[in-house]
Amino acid sequence: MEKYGVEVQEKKPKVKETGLQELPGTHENIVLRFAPNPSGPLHIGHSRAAVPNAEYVKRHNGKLILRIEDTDPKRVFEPAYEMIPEDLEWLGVNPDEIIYQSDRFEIYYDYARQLIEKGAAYMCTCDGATFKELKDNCKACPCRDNSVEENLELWEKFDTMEAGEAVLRVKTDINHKNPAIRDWVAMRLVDEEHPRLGTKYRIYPMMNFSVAVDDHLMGLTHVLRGKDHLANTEKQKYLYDHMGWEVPEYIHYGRLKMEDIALSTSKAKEGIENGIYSGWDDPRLGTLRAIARRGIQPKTIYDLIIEIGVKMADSAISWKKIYGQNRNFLEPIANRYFFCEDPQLIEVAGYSDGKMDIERPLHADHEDRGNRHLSFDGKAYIAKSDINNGIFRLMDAVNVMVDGDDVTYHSASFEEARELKARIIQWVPVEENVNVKIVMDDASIKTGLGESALKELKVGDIVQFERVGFARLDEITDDELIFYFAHK
RNA sequence: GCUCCGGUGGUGUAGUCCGGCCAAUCAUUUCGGCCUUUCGAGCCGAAGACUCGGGUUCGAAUCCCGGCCGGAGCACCA
Repeated sequence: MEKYGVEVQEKKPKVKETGLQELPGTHENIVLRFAPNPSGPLHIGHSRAAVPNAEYVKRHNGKLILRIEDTDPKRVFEPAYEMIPEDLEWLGVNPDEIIYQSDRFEIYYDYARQLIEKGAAYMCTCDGATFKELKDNCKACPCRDNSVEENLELWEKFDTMEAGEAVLRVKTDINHKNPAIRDWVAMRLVDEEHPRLGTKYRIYPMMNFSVAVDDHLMGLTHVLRGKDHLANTEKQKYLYDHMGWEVPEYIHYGRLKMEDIALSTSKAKEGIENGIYSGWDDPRLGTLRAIARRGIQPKTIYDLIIEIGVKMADSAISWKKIYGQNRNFLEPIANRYFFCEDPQLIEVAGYSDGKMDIERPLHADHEDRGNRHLSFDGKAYIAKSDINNGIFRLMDAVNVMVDGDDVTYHSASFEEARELKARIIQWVPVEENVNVKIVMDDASIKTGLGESALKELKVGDIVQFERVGFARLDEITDDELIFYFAHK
């Protein structure tokens, strides 16, 4: 086209690395945050919030703040302070800074006072039901007309009141069409011991207040949050207006539904206390630590969340998708071994070739990893479910004919097995083997024998038991290896 | 009930802003085939979707209106 002197106009660039949409607003010096409530370890649902924040920060070289929102002592589970950073590290999310809202009460008090002085907030001594009745009918409560002086006076006395006697409200629009937005609560009294603060404070900020103050003070350029916060965003904007602050970009994403596991943190906690679950990493739970224990790779989760992106539509994650993606990561790293569930001893009648020494590669595509050694001398263990009438090949050893309880020698060569379309099954030597347990994803346990080469594994290694599936070595005891099952 | 938000194959996405290059992308899934050795891995191939009805337009997944379906919020929780 150039020779005609025509400028070829490129279509709008369609370079998109992943499903993550480009961040609106500035890309310079962005500051994002992940702000969990420390009520337990991180759940797969938390990754929906943590991962996009981390990814944007990575792409734009910004700053990521981990802000622990522990302003409701009833909902703080103390070990979560430790667990959350651990879980994030596993996920590959590395905050630049950790902030605890419980360290910042004096700051919140300061801004609360400023709001009162501006006439933008008032002390409300109505009881909840009365206020709701008025609010639902677009009526201001009498306290709304208190003078600044009166409010200040009440604010000073706040600490001496009974819990429930008064709250601090932020003025919005009493005629707002959504009743939820009208004059929301900023501060309330709480008589509950806080794990980090003890009983030092009684005046507690509400989430909407502390979040808005912190987002501003920490210089957040963008706030990513679930669409369940849509109304909260609107509430918080009133606070920004009162204070004359610049509003960050808000991005709301849809709900993440997880197939099968609908377990909330509180349900999980209850189950653990009742002994239904073995702990926060019980394979039935959707916590990141449970997923990790099963050998699901952090990158599987990370990539999946990026793919889902930050759009408003809800999405449902299926285990099939997770397993399928994870298999792609595990396949090259997992070495192959034989495992026989519910092992049955078979003696091959008519076998007379003496002891066979067999070598099999640890991974067919990676010969450099070396071989495992198995020996066969006419006896072996095979999985109970593999005992069916017909001709079978004990993988890499011999072909046998099974008829009821009788197992007889048929032939030796693989070619013959192929010709006969004999099914190839795994087996374990009688002399050399190891007890293996596999904890399945429903917490049931498969018990059996594995080949002795498994003894060289370390905790954390992920293997594939041929025709069984991928599993992660979780524990080595005196007489057995305990694996956690990942997937087929 | 009120307020708000969504709806592309079984699932997750791309495309929607700025209508034509979309008989719609990629992944997973399912099915089939292949493989001197996993009938459950791997490799190859195939299948499968624009919620519905109107409207605007030469032309609609894309814009407008309505229906249907789904979700969220309506706390002195976060």
